[in-house]
Amino acid sequence: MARPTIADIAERAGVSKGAVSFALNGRPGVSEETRHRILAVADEMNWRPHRAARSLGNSRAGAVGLILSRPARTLGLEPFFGQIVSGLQAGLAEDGTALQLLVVEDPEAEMAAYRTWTAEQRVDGFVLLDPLIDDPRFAALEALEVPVMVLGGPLPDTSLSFTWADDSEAMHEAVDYLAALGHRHVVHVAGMPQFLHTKRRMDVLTEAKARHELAEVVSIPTDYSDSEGAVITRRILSRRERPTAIVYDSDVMAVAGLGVALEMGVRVPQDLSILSFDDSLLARLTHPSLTALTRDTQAWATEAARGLLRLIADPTLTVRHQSSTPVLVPRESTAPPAGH
Amino acid sequence: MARPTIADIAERAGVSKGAVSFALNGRPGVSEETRHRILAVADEMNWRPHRAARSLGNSRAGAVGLILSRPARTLGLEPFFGQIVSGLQAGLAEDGTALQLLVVEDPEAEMAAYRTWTAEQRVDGFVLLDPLIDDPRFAALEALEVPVMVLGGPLPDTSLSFTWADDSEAMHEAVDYLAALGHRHVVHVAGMPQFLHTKRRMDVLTEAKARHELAEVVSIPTDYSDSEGAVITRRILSRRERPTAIVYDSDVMAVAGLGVALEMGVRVPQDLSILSFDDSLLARLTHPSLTALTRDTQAWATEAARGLLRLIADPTLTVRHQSSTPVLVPRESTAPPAGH
DNA sequence: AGCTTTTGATAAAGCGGTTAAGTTCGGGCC
DNA sequence: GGCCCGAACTTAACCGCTTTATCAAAAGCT
Repeated sequence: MARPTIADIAERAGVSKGAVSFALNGRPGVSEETRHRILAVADEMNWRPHRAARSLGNSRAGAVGLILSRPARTLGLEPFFGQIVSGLQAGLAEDGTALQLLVVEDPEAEMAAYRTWTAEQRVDGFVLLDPLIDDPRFAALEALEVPVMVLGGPLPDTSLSFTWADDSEAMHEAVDYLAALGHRHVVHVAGMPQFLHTKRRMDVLTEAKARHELAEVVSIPTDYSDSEGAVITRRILSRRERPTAIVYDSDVMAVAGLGVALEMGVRVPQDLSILSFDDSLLARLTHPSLTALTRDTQAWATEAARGLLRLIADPTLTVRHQSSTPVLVPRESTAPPAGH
Repeated sequence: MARPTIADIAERAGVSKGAVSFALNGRPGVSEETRHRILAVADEMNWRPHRAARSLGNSRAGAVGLILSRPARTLGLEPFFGQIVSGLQAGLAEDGTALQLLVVEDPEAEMAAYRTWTAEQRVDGFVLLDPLIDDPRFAALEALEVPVMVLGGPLPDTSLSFTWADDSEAMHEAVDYLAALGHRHVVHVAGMPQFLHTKRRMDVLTEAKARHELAEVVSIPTDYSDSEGAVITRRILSRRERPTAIVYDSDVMAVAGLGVALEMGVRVPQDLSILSFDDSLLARLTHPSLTALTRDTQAWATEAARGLLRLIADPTLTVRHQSSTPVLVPRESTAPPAGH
């Protein structure tokens, strides 16, 4: 037989479709005995619910969407995405919910996709990455009245749910560490300034300057690419007054920066300390290996996925979850500055 | 109004539901004039088809599945996955088809997922990665009679479709290049031996030995991890007779190997040439940068996605597509051996 | 004019489930 | 014994869209 349906089961078990549905979904309305009989028949016929049919009935798509507007190429470059995706996936799988992925070229297409997927009931909710300052997506998604979980935050001015890690705290940790080593000239090669977490990190740095009586503290925004990381590093190291430490907002940039330092004969960590705000295999494979702020990105995403599922089950909820703060892992790329 | 349905449109346009369906799907049965009127109304009401309802009717899920059985962590490590995913996604998007992703822990779970998703009509087809020698998945998927596109091949003993790149040819290119530089002792740090492409590469090496009168040629299988790459490299470089060149099956291993070489004071490329069979940002960021066999993984995946869509449209088809052969990109990690 | 086609549209039957609204029936209670 | 109630099922409507069968009217043909 081609796919058995509940009608087939009903016939074989000598009951009605309704009874079968009750039995299969574990709801009252059938005796334990009948339930067992039905389940046995269903199992024997190797029955599986038809997703579309089920969705039509209870208006649950059984999937959530992740829409990224980044040049597609960067997906392969940033280890971050892979971890997020597999983490989300792990959380959703607990519920049998699927993850639908879409990569688009620009923010307009991203917004359009939110609208389309919602209208088509293709997904039950969305995961949002990289919240921006005054993010236009928030209002749009609130208007769509669809469950959304933002990875990042905290987001004071929105009703959307989010799970966040304390970037400020992590940045403090990084700066405190460098200051304790004796560094007074620190440059921060930041990410894109419109990102909420970038801004947060930059703010901490400014504040830290006063606190630690640092001589120099600059944040330089970039597009996160390895090439900009390299260019900026070259520029920084070409100045008369070199900083003694550089903090990079991503490990890709940190590795690129390390390359530039080597190329220019700047010894790491003797002449220059390098600290990456992102940890991944990359940071461990280089020589010297990179001191980094590490966190369990995957677990974070899994937590977010669970939150989203709760949200879908009860849309009146607002989930605000703080995950663990990134932790500094000292490796070979940091040391006291020369002459300290 | 909540979601408009075709019934709403029908009412507003003063026609029947059937007419609306015909008009919206561009099929005969309505006059051009009525069609336009209906389309205008649909547009005005901002109508979108309900995916589940449509799927129920025509039994198309509008999604394809990608199921990976790898420890979830590696997803974040291997740039390969990100590129595959975004490439597939790009190809599928042309058709409005979604990509559903599942990461499972073991091959059994993978097989189970194929069965479940097929039974649930959750997807219209699958993309398969990393074909194995005597891959048990092939028979299972053939039995399920579901469209499948394998990324890799060629696969002589199956009716499944595939798109492949000529790994043998690429390996030839690599070995020829090293031989031309004067290398006679070459070690191949391979991937998992059960992978079809690993075997193919190993075979080429054996054959090349005779052709180029190489003194030594060994393939050492690994699990693709950076740690095994490092361990194996350390072992190789500790031997009395060191090879003058190592070919790594992945850039992650190559970078790890490079690290070991540096740590042991083996200069690259003066004392040791390193060649990676995989190219990515990683290979370019290291110092020295890695000579690698490069290919457009993303385009490959996009091509595969298109093939799968054709296959779904016409299941009698078998698509066998060869994509471009990886090309050798010389960088800083290869040179003639010392004393040549 | 009388007949067959073609065209443009409708009504209704699914697709495979869920679920609100009955229907039976056995048992407890007065 | 009559009445009421809850448990166990059944019926049938419904979710939103597709598709087939049907039909009336217009068009084409001899």
